[in-house]
Amino acid sequence: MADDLFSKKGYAGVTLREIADEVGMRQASLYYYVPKGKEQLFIEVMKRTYARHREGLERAIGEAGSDLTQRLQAIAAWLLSQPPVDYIRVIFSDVSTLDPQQAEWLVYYANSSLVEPIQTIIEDAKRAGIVTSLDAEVAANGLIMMLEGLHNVPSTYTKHSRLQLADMLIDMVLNGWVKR
Amino acid sequence: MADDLFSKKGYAGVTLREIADEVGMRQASLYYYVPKGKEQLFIEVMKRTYARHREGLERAIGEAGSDLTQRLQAIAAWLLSQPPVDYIRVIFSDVSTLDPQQAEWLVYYANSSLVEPIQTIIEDAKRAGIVTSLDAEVAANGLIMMLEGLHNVPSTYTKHSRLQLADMLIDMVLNGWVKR
DNA sequence: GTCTATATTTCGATAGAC
DNA sequence: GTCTATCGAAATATAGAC
Repeated sequence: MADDLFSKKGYAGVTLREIADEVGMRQASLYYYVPKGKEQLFIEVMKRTYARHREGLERAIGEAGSDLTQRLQAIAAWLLSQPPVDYIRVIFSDVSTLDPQQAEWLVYYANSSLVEPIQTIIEDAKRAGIVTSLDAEVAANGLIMMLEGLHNVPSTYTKHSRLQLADMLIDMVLNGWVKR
Repeated sequence: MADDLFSKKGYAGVTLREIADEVGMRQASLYYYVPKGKEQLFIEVMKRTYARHREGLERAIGEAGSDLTQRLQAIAAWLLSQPPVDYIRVIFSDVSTLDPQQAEWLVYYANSSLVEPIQTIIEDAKRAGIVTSLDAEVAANGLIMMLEGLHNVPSTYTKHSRLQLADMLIDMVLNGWVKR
């Protein structure tokens, strides 16, 4: 899929030929579906990607039951099962020709699709008296950053799988580093 | 600086002309300093970047005294004062023409420059009995991922500054989300 | 709808004057 | 050392046949 290419190699790193090859088309044929070219294709791919993430996250959380730890592990499993989203970087830094207004909208869309579902379950846990009073949005963002960062860990580089690493990170975040 | 460009826009996203402009040169003049072209320039820029990070991290830690929280805050301040490193992504995903052996070496160099200084202070804290038994390498990586992710938060997007966000994340990581 | 062919632009790299 | 000039390759985009 094209989103895989974009998130792996960045906007500038992907050519329309690569994408066309992947779909089994010629490069020029893409312009039938995306008359305005590469940039339009990128935007639509990102929109689809974020929509898929919201869906996937909410489904994963729903299937995980009501336990916070299990919910976070389900979130991690989902994020690791998908190509890295690199959630804002790509939008802001890579596509310099992108219309600023559209860039801002994409950022908002990315945030609501990825952060909100996680933020919600943290607020649930706060309301249930399970977690301390913390900023749920900041917490959700932090978690996403950590988990997305796992995509950058070469699988040969550690003795643990990415999912094991995710579980360790979740445990750290829930219980804290500090001994008491 | 060129490292700013590379870390912001990725290898493919940066042109030699941009870099030359920034240095106040013509594109062709770069070949006097980097006869082997863009790839050589990239590698040398990354090496310098990582070396600067090791230095900066160790200095920040040293100046912060022995308190763990203050040390972590100093680390955050340093990382946020620098352009995002995007620590492994750039190397693995962007430069497809890069010699695999050199890529692997760069990854190792990045790891030892960024992770090791932080890993060390976590192990110090473990030895001092301050933090629980956790995997210091995983913890250090997780912290870096969270803090580096802050570069992606548009400053207009939150009511807190990046440094405040960093302090909140550090507090969360140290004390944990879970109430007890 | 998808193709071939090609125009246009951009980029990395080289040659040679100064 | 830095420049101008330019080449060749690659990428985006367009035109038009089928």
